[in-house]
Amino acid sequence: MPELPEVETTRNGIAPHIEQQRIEQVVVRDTRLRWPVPEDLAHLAQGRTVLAVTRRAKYLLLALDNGNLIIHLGMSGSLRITQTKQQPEKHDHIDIAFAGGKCLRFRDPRRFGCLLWSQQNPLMHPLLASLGPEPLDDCFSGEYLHLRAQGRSIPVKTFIMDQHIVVGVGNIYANEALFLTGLHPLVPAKTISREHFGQLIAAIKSVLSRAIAQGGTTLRDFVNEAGKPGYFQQALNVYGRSGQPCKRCGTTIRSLRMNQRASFFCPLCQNGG
DNA sequence: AGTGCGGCCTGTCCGC
DNA sequence: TGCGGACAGGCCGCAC
Repeated sequence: MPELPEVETTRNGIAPHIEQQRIEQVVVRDTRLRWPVPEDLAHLAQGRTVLAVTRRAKYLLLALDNGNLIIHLGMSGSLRITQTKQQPEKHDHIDIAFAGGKCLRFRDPRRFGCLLWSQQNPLMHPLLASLGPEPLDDCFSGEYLHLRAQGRSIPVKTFIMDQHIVVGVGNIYANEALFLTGLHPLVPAKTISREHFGQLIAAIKSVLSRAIAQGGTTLRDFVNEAGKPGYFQQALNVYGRSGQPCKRCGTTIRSLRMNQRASFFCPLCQNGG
């Protein structure tokens, strides 16, 4: 399930293959993603050149010389660099074929992802315009989180997964960051001190950076541009480890459900706020 | 305005 | 061996 490290891994992988390359053909086999793929996508993109591949939150942004593609990988999406002549497989919904035979191939079995066109600055697109700061930016600080948490009674885990507060922190890394900080996931956001938020910020930056360095986390779906999995799952302390001993103190890791999502924590290491 | 939840999807796993 | 149901969850959009 692609979170920020997996999207960044994908960006790092595809950029050198497609930047400054000319799009020869676009093939859309299934338009039924989270939002319909634009009907005129081929007309818009064919013959154009990819100028740059950037990332904002979990969105990949392909700047063409006449507009922008906005891509979200959803839950099960992946982008791979293949040869155009290579036979597409089930769930390979979109091909962007380049001069020279390389192809950017979008696969998404569950179709929670999207591919949209933005004529103007994609950062102004309604989906992106009101997003919170990037977690690895310097402006994302304990002071900022503390300010935003004033009057918020929601659990801290829900708080840091809110894309309007900070982007890119999904379920896996929220669980891991809270473990590293010693915060129970249900602690109300407004009760956490600025100092404790400072530690939480450091944990978020640390876990995201290390996950990027490891090529992301692969639980079932995620593969990089070459079809290879990430390795950070080996470093997970709590996610998916319900019933297993805490790597720090040996206490049995427990889980609970909040907002229809699994939360994992060590009852001893994460004893409150 | 803040909060919580339904819905979108398919593959995998589990119990019968 | 087949089948139904639970589960996985990012995130919009809606209801309260």
